[in-house]
Amino acid sequence: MRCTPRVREPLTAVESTRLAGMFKALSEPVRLQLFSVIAGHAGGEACVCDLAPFVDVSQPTISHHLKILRESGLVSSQRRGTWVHYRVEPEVTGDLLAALARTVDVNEEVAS
Amino acid sequence: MRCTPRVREPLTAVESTRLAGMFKALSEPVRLQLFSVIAGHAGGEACVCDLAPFVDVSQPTISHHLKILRESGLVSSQRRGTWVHYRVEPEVTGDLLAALARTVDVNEEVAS
DNA sequence: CCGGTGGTTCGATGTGTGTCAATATAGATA
DNA sequence: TATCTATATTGACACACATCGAACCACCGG
Repeated sequence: MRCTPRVREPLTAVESTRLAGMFKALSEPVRLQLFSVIAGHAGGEACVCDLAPFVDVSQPTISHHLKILRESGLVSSQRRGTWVHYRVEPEVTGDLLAALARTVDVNEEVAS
Repeated sequence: MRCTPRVREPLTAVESTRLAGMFKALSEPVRLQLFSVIAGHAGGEACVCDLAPFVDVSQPTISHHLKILRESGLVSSQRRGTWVHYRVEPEVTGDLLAALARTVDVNEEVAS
């Protein structure tokens, strides 16, 4: 009962699960904003005290969201003396970007 | 108490909310897979009967996920006779891709 | 070994979400 | 109208999640 021809293999269940995990990390406004603040700092790196002014939630909540970003692999953290620095992981974010582009870019062919 | 210089303006709360809504639509493995199946069909379009074989959930659950994808703006639907066709929205998906690339690509400068 | 500051973890609470069975709607066909 | 197929909606349930205050841990300066 197939209505339209398939042009490209869809994501497998395993791939979908992995990518969806990253999208989920970015699916919360506070978290996405924290991520963009980190990415917007020199070297893609910022300490927690730099993040707090940008979001309107309590400090434990910030820490909670940072943990989720960390567990998604999109950022990593490192303690340097008193402060903890968070840094975007270029390889992982690049993977996500590439996968999304690959999934979507069939439309470019159509648009041409 | 700023530790690192800021290089680019982060997303505003409003932008974050809008983008996070789209990431949320893609943050569920079944939903992401449905999206990739739609995008992988000719013209970025597929009918529901084409999607069902790819995911292992009940028909109401598929319908539920398609509704969420539709409400996110990433896809639209159109009834043609007996079947309902879902189609990716190139402008919206392009926006999402561009926003993610813009947020992340500070790392390219670092990598160079 | 203090006291203070930066961050994290814990516990509790209200809200959101994925899933299915049952039911409903919309179009085709007879 | 009656019926069949394709999809959507509803209702219920279990589980996940965002949030906060309180308690806790790690480092630093006396």
